[in-house]
Amino acid sequence: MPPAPRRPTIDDVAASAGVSRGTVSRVLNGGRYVSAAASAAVERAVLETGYVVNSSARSLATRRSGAVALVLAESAGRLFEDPSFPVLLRSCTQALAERDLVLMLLLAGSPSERDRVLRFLRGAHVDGALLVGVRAGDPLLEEVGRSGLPVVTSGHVGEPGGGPCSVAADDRGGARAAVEHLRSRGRRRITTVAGPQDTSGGVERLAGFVDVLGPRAGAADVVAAQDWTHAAGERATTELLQRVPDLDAVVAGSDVVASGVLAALHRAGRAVPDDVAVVGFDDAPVAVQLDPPLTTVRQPLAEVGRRMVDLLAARLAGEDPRSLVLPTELVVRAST
Amino acid sequence: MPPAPRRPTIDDVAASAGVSRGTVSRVLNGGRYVSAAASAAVERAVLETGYVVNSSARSLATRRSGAVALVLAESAGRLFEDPSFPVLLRSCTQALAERDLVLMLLLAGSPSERDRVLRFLRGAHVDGALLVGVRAGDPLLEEVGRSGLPVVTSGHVGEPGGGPCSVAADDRGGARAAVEHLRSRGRRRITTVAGPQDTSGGVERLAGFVDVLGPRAGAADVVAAQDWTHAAGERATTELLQRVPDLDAVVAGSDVVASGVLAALHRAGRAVPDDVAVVGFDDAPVAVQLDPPLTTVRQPLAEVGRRMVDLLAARLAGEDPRSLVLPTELVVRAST
DNA sequence: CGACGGCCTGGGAGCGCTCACAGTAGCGAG
DNA sequence: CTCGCTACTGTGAGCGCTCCCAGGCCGTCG
Repeated sequence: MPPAPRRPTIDDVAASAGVSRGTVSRVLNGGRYVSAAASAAVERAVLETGYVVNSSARSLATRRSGAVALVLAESAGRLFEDPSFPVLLRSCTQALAERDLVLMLLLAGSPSERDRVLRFLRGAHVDGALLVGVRAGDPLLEEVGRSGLPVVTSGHVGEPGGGPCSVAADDRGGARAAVEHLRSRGRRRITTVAGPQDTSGGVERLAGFVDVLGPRAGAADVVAAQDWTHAAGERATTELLQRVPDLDAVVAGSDVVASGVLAALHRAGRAVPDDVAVVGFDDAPVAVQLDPPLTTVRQPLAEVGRRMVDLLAARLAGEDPRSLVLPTELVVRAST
Repeated sequence: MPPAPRRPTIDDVAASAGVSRGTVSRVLNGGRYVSAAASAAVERAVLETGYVVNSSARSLATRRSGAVALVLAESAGRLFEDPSFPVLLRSCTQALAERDLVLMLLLAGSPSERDRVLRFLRGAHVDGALLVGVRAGDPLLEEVGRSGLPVVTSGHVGEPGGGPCSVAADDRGGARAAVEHLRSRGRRRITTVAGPQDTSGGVERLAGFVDVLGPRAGAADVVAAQDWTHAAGERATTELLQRVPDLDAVVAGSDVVASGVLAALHRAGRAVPDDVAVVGFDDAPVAVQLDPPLTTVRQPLAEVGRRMVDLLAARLAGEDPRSLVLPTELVVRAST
């Protein structure tokens, strides 16, 4: 192997361009106070030498890394099975790329992972953090906050006004819309297979359900799925059917849960939507593929990601933006 | 705001522990040649000052970043819709974390994204790269290679032996097993809705199909889906049914495609498996949720991710490991 | 004609760390 | 008693960049 051709440094470029290090740096960083001649010479030298700035050196000098952490607080399994997650991940990554930031993915499910993440965040690896899957009151929230890093979370955390900066979809309002839609369709015995109650989405959507039907609904008509999965939805529905044999509508905690609801209803010989109407949540790809295609509450997931990045960028710029709640939208299909 | 309490540096720790910078550094890095007393004093001082090493400074000095890029070469949409992707992403992230490496996610779908990625890889941000979704002959492959960075790819790229280090599942063998299974079940008119032919998986799986049925199969019995989606599978199946009305088996390019195949067959009034047997590919979560539950070829996706990291770690350690092909496994369910 | 201010440039001083090297102490062997 | 060896410690010299300041050059104004 040849003796590892040393990567060109800024001094090599300076020498090749016949200017000083300082001038090269100025050109590289949007150069104010640089003559056209010097600028051109540097551009040429950069091309000629194949120079690329060394990010570590730059970070050390500027105390900026150009990277942002995406911290996944929920247990890894749960988040990675959720069809929403890829959408969020993608929109965050793209929005960051547009700002010339890069995304570092960190898992913070287990306690040991959380320790690692915390240490990592304190190590000046990243300029800020995006938190996904934290629940209100999660100690991670405070611990990350104590690192002094700008943070933006997704979902509903803390009371409005206080707490960290966050972006959420209007889960509660969406659930209300779903129930009202079912009522307007003449449904009388409306039930719900809610999402897991240790997630902010699960709680908020159930709250919207109760908003419309009153707390009395909590008694028999509510079953919470253990997970955001098909299997959990199916299991919960079976239980629900035993408790409320005369139900004529089910609000599912998510589309994936709804797919389990449909399966259980099918097995129980109930026709959808003739005997039972079903509403999902998310408008995941699976919604249109189900039989019948699913009425659902669309979440603007891509926009959540984009806005999270917007807010984080604002915080990096020293501003103090307000948390956001984005509207959801009922999409009516054949299941209601 | 208080005057930003300067983060403690290694010198602060040294002063607090009453030793020199060098000794602190030695303790921090697994310290050979450090007395127990000094070691203890440093540990204490680290705790007391709340010191965390500054990664930029360390990277600058060591020329190691502790980060690895995960480059997504396929157009972002395609990859993010694929249920396999989260599994791969998760296993890579976890495996990297176990080695104290962190994952940076980079999108390289569009040409401009590719440029950004290449510049990034040359900028000493990362110690190595994992490439996902590249096709054989993709120029990105060579360009990344030219950056001099250790690289491991997923899927089949280049000829065995040559080319970059890669980890792939035995797509071709799996497809052969699927066809032979259908034959052993007495199916006579076996067709395929292959995956998109501009992906390595799509090509390999079709090749396995042809291996068993002979090149003659290429004529009428093969339709390639435009994408790895439900909709594309449905469309392709409709076309296939027109061309081969008497088909009695379909090998789908993936489970998601198979879900489209099932939908189209259902709509055409064909019973599964009585009239037509269907085999999927991947053993994605959706496979068991379909009606009927899908016979499929399981891909050891989590292991692919883990092995990719293993190989990359080996390359980082200066070794030159061989590419890997992991076995696939037929999972028989009710659709055949 | 000198003072002044706007452009532009060069170079020193860090950023916080690791690494190589020089140097000290302690101890057994010769 | 000296030598040499091992165990440990401190220090200087970077790693490659940005920031800041001093200074040169020019044109303009009093």
